[in-house]
Amino acid sequence: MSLPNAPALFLMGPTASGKSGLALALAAALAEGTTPWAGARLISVDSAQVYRGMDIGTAKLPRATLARWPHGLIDILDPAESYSASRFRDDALALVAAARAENRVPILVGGTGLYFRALENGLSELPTADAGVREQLSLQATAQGWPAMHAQLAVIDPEAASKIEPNDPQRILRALEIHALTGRTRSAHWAAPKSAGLAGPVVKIGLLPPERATLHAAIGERFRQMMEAGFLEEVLKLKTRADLHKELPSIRAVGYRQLWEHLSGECSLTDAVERGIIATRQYAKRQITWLRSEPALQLIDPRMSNALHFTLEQLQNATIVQAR
RNA sequence: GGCCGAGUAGCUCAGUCGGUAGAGCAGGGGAUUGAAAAUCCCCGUGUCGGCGGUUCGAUUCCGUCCUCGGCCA
Repeated sequence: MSLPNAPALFLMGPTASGKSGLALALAAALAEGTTPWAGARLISVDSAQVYRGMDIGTAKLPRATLARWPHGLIDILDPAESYSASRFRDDALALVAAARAENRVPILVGGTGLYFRALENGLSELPTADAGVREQLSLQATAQGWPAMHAQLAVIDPEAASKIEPNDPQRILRALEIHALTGRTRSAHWAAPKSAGLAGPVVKIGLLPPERATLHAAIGERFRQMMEAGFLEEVLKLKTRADLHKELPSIRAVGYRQLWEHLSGECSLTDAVERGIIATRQYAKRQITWLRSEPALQLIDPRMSNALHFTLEQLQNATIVQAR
């Protein structure tokens, strides 16, 4: 007789909303032994914190804190490499299973909406990105323009073309890539069954400051703190590497992109900081859009004093429901 | 104090040969299937600096005042 699966906890919210603090408090509370579980396992759901050497700008927890409270899926890649939603799903499923095998609560904390969705619902069976194909398609796009590429897609896969804007390079490229690699259309792949998502109970908590102005103030404040903590030096260190460039997913991250441009002489530092803050606000807005469309999400105010107990209660409830 | 220039959306500015105005950025909403901190879509009423005058009608022309630049004293 095995124990019932520990519920997986999704801790979602925009950047600078206080997710990390709540995650640590929960891990500490679960470690006390007063719950049915033997503690927690923290798993990061963050497309930028996967990169080593990108610490300040991605708002990673301090090294000492991470040593005391290890997080899965932080510092697993070099910035020259690329992660993906698919790899995240695989990695996270394995970590959740490992946590449950120890009767620990997997706490998935982060702000990457697509990763949460890929984990929960699975993904279609699609080919992995292919640098050669992408380069060829990009060259063609440079010569002909994206609307022409979109027209080409409309011939191959009219259904996908109708759902993708003629001006959306990334999705047009991907749809053409899928066809080039498999001979089958994106639509055909999408119509086939998806890979499995996360099984077992899930509790979803969303942290959202009720006033946008509060979030904007926190974002500006935190960006300035990052600058004081040596963010520019961190980017400079990346920039001295010959194998890194501004097209990489890592370097395109919020803040890194803007400081990289400053270091390339494209704008003043003051401008770069200002635009970095703006980019962070816009990123947070997109994250909030994900939150709003998330089913079964319990939204809480980050300033709520009993957020910790509320969340623990939700975990207990999920377990009781499962036991029935 | 004199002369010149500028005052129009949160910001930078365009424009109206007199019929009450529109871009970029910011901001808001949305989409999101191996790059997702990415990529894209939609959203523009504001005493056109104040007060007078001319006019059927003034943000536009005229007068005057205010504010901010610059030059000259």
